[in-house]
Amino acid sequence: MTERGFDAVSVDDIVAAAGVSRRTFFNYFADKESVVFDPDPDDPALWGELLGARPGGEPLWVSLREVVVGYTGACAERMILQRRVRLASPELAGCSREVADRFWDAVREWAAPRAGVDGFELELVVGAARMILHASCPYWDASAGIGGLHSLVRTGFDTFDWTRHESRTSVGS
Amino acid sequence: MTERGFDAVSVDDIVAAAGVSRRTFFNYFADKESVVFDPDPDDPALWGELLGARPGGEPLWVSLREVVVGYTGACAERMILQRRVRLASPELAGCSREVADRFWDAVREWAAPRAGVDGFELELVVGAARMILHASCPYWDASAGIGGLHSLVRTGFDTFDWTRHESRTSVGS
DNA sequence: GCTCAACTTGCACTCAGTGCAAGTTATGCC
DNA sequence: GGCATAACTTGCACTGAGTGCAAGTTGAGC
Repeated sequence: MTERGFDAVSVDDIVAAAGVSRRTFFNYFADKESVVFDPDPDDPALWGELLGARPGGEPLWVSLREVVVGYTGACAERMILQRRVRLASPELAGCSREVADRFWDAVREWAAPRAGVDGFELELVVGAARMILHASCPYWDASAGIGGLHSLVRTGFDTFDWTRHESRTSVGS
Repeated sequence: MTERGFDAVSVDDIVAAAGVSRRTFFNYFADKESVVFDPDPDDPALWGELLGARPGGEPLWVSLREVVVGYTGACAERMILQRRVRLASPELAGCSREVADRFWDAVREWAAPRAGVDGFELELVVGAARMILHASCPYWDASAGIGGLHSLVRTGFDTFDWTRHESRTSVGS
């Protein structure tokens, strides 16, 4: 797929290479996209770990930054593969959205009771974090390793610096 | 589609209702999604107008806010239709992404020479504006008109208030 | 009435994806 | 070993999206 493009590789090609039947393929993957973009089954556990590791008093914005860094660090290999496929087939741009949605749902769920922000404001903060990761990806030179992505993400978080808002919106202390 | 869901309406249904052949349908629409999500052919002109109307010295963040408000105001009818289809068929969540991409490309292109920010920072600011609109939509009660969306968008822009950054990054004055 | 271009259509085809029923394999129990 | 059962695999037939091609239709201009 990285060589020929996503469309030029049919499901028949895949099952022939894998030595299984067409039907078996669809027992395991909902569609062709899933081969590349399906989540690791123990992703949710990883997210839980990352979120659970944040210390109690940490500002939300810092937690979000560290969770994004940790997330990309742990999924680096898959991200690079997906990046290669997407580079060859730009029409797949929106493809891992669903997985990402689930990740950010988990983040929102975790953040809501901690941050004391209402629905829409929470949507905005978490949305900003997501946007920073999203904006960083095209500027990341993947061949130089995941560190480059991390520093872009940190720059992004510094640029918006939600922490200032937190002091006026947090309810805890 | 808003009643039965997107998948339950086949292209055959559409062409039967429209009184044209299947083949003719595909001469005008690249795929079934296009029926609902294709851009208006004179959208780019509208964008150009909105962007061109911004006064010279206006802070970028304010311009972006007003452009988003103007954009949603002009496309209210289509947005409401798309919202209804999406509500019935959530799997289409990422569907108008391509059109939106073109809009935000235009915004970036317009903003770059004005704002004096580099690629990544521009990506972040414009990405933030886009995220604010995106975050506002699910909280918008469409039945109450477009005004509700506008006030959510304004709240979003106030929440991040990029203007403060502008003073330290702008090159013009 | 003729010509040419634009548009429409039917047909045959490829590929994705699904439901069903039958076949195969593995497991555990007597 | 023999057997019941569940899990997995497969083939088959089908629907629906989307495309290439070649033929037919329409309409405007001369």
